[in-house]
Amino acid sequence: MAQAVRHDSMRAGNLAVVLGELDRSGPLTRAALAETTGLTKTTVSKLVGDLIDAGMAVESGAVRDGERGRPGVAVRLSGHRVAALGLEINVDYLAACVVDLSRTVRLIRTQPVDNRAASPVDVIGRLRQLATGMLADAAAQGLSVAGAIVALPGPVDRSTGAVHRAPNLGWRDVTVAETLALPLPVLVDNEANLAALGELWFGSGASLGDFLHVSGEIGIGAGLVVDGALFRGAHGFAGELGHVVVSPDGPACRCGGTGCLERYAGQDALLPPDEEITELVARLKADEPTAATACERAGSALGVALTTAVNLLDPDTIVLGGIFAPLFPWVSGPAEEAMRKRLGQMRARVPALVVSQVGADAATLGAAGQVIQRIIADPGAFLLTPQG
Amino acid sequence: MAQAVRHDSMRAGNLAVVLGELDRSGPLTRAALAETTGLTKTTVSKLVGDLIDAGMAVESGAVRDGERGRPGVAVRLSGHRVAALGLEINVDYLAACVVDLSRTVRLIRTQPVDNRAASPVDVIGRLRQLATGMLADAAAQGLSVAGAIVALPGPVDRSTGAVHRAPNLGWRDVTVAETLALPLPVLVDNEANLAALGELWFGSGASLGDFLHVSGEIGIGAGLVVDGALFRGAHGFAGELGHVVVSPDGPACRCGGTGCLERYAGQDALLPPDEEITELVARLKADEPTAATACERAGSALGVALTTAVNLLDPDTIVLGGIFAPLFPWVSGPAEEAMRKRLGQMRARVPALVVSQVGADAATLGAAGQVIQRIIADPGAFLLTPQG
DNA sequence: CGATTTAGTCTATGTTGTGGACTAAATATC
DNA sequence: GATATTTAGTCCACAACATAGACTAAATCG
Repeated sequence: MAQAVRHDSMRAGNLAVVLGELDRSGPLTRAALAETTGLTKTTVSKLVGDLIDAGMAVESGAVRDGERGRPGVAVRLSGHRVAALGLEINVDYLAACVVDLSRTVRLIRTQPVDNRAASPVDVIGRLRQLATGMLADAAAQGLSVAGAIVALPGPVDRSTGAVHRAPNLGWRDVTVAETLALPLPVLVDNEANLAALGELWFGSGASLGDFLHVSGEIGIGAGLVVDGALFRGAHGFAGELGHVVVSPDGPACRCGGTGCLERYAGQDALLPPDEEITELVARLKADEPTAATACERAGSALGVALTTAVNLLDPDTIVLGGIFAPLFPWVSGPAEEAMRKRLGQMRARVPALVVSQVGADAATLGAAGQVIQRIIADPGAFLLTPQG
Repeated sequence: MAQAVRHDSMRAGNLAVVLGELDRSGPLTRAALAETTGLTKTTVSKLVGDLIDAGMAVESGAVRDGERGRPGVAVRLSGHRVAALGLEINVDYLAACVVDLSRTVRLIRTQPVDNRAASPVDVIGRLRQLATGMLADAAAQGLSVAGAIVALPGPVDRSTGAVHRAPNLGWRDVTVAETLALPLPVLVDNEANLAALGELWFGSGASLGDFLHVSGEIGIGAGLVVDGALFRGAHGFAGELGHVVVSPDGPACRCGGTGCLERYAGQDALLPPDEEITELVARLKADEPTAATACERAGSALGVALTTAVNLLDPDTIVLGGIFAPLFPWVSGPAEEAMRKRLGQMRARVPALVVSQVGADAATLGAAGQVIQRIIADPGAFLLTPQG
């Protein structure tokens, strides 16, 4: 629902419009900003002045675009002061990154740990250590970190910062945000969702328009980005691609159903126990026939599930990430064929399958990027942030 | 993307907030409006005054809620001046309705015609006649009709008002809005989408929260309502439930795929050629076994498709409309069982299946309701509407 | 019947954006 | 090379809107 506009929120809103425009359309002169936003030059000048004072924008040289008239001064988003912390807890590693306002990755660190063997409190304590170190390093670079988001492998309650159930970690009802107790605002979100946003901001996302990001891990999740924002459904559980029914009479799945995509294309279906993805890729490169048929089976099951996803979600492009990124050359063909056969007649264009550009850090980067997104969407709230 | 707020759009925005609040939360005093919107009493009084002058709101008696203090004057949305026209072109009928700002149905008329036998121009001409009559009757009631939306059975281009392909009508690239040439703004939209909105505003929708509305006809479409708005996907083709893959090796479908839901639960799969729905219902009520097994088969296929839809779209409730409404007692059991079996372990709550409250007029009413929605979302644009 | 409480209006005020005049700095034209 | 033209950006008087608090109105409570 729309909020009432008051005098101060009008100003905050316009700051956000200007900053958002700078974010989307790169360096712009004040005059160009005035034209695209519909505000007057006077107003834009005042707003830009405030953003520069807040360290969120800088002037960066004159613009001489060949036309006549006084050249404008380019203004662009600046990352020199404001930054965000992205964190991730996963089955076998912890990760953290610091990203500045211009979405430049300033710091990124991954720490392999077996989190299944440790208690939630120990894992979160270790993450606190990692985060605290990052915050100190960020402060040394003159960055003020405005907030953090933690990526978790399971459905989360974003309002309380708790994860209700993370089967792969063996966690139940862990209040992650509270336990982490960092000296800045901390939110949590689902890993698959954040990976989609990571692709949006740090991969090929910007050029993709609306896309569905498939993150294949032990489970298979998906995140739909429409209009630069995540589609979450009514309870935030949308995009559970792994349990889309591929064949109603297929093998039983741990979810209680039968014939779910996960049973055909999840990590456990593709890899023999204790084999790593890299080993499978090696076998595929060596043209080993059993590996190839396994991928083909997974690919065509994925194609069936994606056909259904396209019918229901209508994405423009489909990005394959997680384990499907290294397997892309072997999986995408059968998947694309299934989709073309089933969708070709109904749609003018079958969504293209592309490979993720981000890799394992997608969720961590997406977490930091989401904080940045919130700052850009409401810079007024951060204008007075103490300079860390 | 957020728009810049200027002085006039601030006012327009606040008018919309007040009117929207009146729409959602029934009659309210100015004081209550001030509290919920966060605006001051002064501002609310001025805005309410403008709305009353525009004929969009009225005072309706004192509110004496037992507490002490001066009683407030209830203000509520008024339908006495502003209204909208909903139109529908379907395979075997035309329909039109006039709905006023308070979403009261003022006029509704259905005209059975075989539109497959006629040319698009003839069909649209006939619709123009129907619409013109409705507009005259509305004017006689003192209503000013602000705009119209036409519901069409196929994917539409909402920006041009054209329908690209309506297979059930045999239409290709018909510029409906332009050809209709009514003396007011005309938009077009997809029938399944509008039916979902019809359920939202004229059925049980208001109490449902987020829901997926399934409209079973010859094809099977679905519309997802999240947060009071339709989810449309990247190109506006989201919700094609009919071509969700139920069984990858199933019978061939006219879409080119195999095992689509439509082949198990579409009208052609449920009814012998030339049988009407009412006849099938009669046979079901007479406990005819072949009819019962047909519905059971359709129901469990629907359950599989809905399981997938729940995994991807995460609705709160599922509303069965179209032919599934009269068949609800025979279809919902098997569908619900399939969903419970497949979703029960993963989700705290399996979405409830409920029957549509609107019936055949859902899309027509949804079309008019959508116009009303646009007026409420931006009353400023309609304040100067000539009083028809 | 007076005190209290709540609704709504009125008036002076403050914040914000506006519009046009103005200065600055480039290219185009002669 | 001087002048006209064009565009960028700032300045200033002004207008639009919401605000805060005083004020009036109309009820209940004691």
